[in-house]
Amino acid sequence: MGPATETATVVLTAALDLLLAEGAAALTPQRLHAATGVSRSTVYRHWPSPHDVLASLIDVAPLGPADRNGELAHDLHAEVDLLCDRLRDRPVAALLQALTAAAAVELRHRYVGDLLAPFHDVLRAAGVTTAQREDAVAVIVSPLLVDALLLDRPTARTRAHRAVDDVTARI
Amino acid sequence: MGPATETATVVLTAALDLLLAEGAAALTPQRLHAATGVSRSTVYRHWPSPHDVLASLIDVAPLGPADRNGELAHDLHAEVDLLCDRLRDRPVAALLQALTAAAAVELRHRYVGDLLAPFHDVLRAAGVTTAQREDAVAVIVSPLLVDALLLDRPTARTRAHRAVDDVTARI
DNA sequence: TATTTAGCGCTACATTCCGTACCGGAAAAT
DNA sequence: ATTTTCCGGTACGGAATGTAGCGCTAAATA
Repeated sequence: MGPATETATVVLTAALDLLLAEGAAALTPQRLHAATGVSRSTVYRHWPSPHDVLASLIDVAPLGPADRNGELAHDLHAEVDLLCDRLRDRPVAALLQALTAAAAVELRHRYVGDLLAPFHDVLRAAGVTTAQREDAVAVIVSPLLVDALLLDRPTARTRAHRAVDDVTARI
Repeated sequence: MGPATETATVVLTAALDLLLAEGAAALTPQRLHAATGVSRSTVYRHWPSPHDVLASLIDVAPLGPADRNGELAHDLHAEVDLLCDRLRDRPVAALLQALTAAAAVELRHRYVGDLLAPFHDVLRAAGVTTAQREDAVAVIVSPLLVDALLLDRPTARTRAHRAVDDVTARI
């Protein structure tokens, strides 16, 4: 699903720069053309709508799971660390912010789902019930997302680790 | 700080409709003119940049505190209920989503701060230390915000109330 | 009552971007 | 050798932008 040709990668890296510097509104064919020298026609051919650019940006950096060893507490801590690293990396936070536009509902749900999936996996593998899983993921992950998206401050890593301890102690 | 004249209220109510229906990108002078009949020049006079429209929308519906009685648990529960009601009300959720564009950092911080302020007030009045306050607010409020703006699902009211119980028991 | 001021509508203008279509060349695959 | 794929260039009508200027009306002021 990655970029098939060379020009696609050129445009997408420029798109990421634009996204970081000026937000999703800057991801326009004209701007991408001006930033890369790639012809405007070509930009349209690859991404007929600005929506498609965001979709491609998501595909470029897929989200794999962390290193796990099967123990619930360890695996949750590992996932927390990985998520914090990703959110500290501006691209992931910027993508989340960009997807928080009313227009991009489907993409947003997909991306957020991918971010949360590892936590659900770990908890499910530990035999935690669905309801408890929802609560646990909400308590652990939500503050991290709010920090990154709304408050633009470094994610509260230690707080999230405390939340993991609380959750595992309760189960 | 509200609208000084009649036409301002007309435009702002139309702006809110547009925001709900199509997102912040629809808050353009042309659209506001087409939706209200108010002259395009007038729209520019009132709000030279789209940014200013969002700022006015925030001012129109200020956020007051809930009914409190001085008891920590009661007041927190009251604030949770009020916040859930506001997030269920589409305008507040839509405004939050709109402000989560990279361009509107200052406005976003102000608005989120206003949303969180009542919780901080209640906890501070109860003599909770700053560090504990941050944790408490994060645990209680973050899941509500994530539900409203990333997952587009009704806010998990009962979960938030459980979080309040946990927090108050711990203090 | 006369006069200033504030607010709004209308028109015009240059500029920019949009989305689409079409053509031609170069390079790679067949 | 020939087809296919990918890209750049140009052109086009349409729409929105941001700015400027003019005139009207109603309200505040003298």
